[in-house]
Amino acid sequence: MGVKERKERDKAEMREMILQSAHKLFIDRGFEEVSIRNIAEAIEYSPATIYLYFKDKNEIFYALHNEAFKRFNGVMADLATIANPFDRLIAMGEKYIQFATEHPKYYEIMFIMESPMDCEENREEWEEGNKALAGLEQLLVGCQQTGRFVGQDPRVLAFSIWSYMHGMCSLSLRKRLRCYTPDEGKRIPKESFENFKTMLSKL
Amino acid sequence: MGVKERKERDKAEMREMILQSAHKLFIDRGFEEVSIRNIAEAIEYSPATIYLYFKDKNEIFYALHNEAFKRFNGVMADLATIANPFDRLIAMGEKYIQFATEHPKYYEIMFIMESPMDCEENREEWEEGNKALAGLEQLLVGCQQTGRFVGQDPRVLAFSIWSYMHGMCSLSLRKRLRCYTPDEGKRIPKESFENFKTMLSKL
DNA sequence: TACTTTTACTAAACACTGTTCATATCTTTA
DNA sequence: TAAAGATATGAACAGTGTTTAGTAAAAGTA
Repeated sequence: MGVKERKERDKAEMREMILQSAHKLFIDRGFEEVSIRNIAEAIEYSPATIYLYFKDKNEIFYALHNEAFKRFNGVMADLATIANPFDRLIAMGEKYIQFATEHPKYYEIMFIMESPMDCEENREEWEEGNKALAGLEQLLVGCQQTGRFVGQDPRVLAFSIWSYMHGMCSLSLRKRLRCYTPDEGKRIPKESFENFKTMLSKL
Repeated sequence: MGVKERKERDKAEMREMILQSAHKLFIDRGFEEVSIRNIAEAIEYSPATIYLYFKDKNEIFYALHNEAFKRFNGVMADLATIANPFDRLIAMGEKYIQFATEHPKYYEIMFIMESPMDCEENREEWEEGNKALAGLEQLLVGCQQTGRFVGQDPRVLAFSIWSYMHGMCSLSLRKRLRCYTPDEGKRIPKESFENFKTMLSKL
């Protein structure tokens, strides 16, 4: 009796439909600006129905947050073609900035917003987030095998790099670069990143 | 006729009262968790009254955000007693982390939250925020006069340092260090910061 | 003092929000 | 076909930021 199987398929499909609508709305409106009623209206169901598939709003946005990480990891995986580990590291930095600028809403759920992290599922593990970090750490080990970053703890170095990159991106996204003129606001981060790269090459 | 003067004084006092209540509530509840009705109740006035003194909720929290920066700048000013500019820079870094950890709600309105920056007043200038950054830039110029950071643009270096420090603090505050075990979550940032200091000393 | 104007305040409403629950319908099993 | 189970929803709850129409007190003027 394939009834159970079909029901499960239906349930998964419905979840997918909710997620897709939420995703669409979220991308061009942001988290706080998308209500359960908005999502319900988009899928032509009652708001209460959504609670049959998701525990609460946070759970929906935790799912989207995971989805965003998959895209992020996908973009980073594309750089695997770059053979030299250090070149790949630099390219990753550039891609990171590009991702944050081109997909600000993704970046926000991934690294800035509080909500998705308050989700039950996530108390222990941070699936896709871990993958991203592990990828960077792995790459740094690769760099060490070519004689770079000798004597450095790759995990610590990964955190340092992540912190710097995230600092730049989040200050920019959260409009904290208004202390600079528009010109400076472009020049200074650019030069800072250039300096960061040469600094890494000397490390 | 001192009537006008007294009225202005009263108006200022009322603003102060609202701000103080909002501040108190905000510190132990956070931004989204404090409602206009909460503030109104605390000062024993109707919610509508608050709108006679502040344009909207954002304006209240922009004022608080400015207040937070004053405290921040105060803490940093205390370090003026350290004569050597480089030692002062290091001490500032330590104080920065301390401030973020001890006053997370302040740190959030200052550097993470979107809301206070969406305020009218703030479109052009970011008064207290600018002061903080200018202080750091000034200090770096001081460092250069003792032979450090030669050939570096102090504004660019200030941004690099700020980015790294903010990255660390905001990732921690926004619970993105769950990918680490509790032990690692303490060890790795600590070691990262140590490395950062020695790196600066070699720059 | 008496009358008018200005100011300070608020009750009530508007249009929302996330979430819950009793009720109803539709599907599967016995 | 009847009972059982899954699925969907209208309506409500308790809140949100904000606006408006109306009131009462204070200030200005005759």
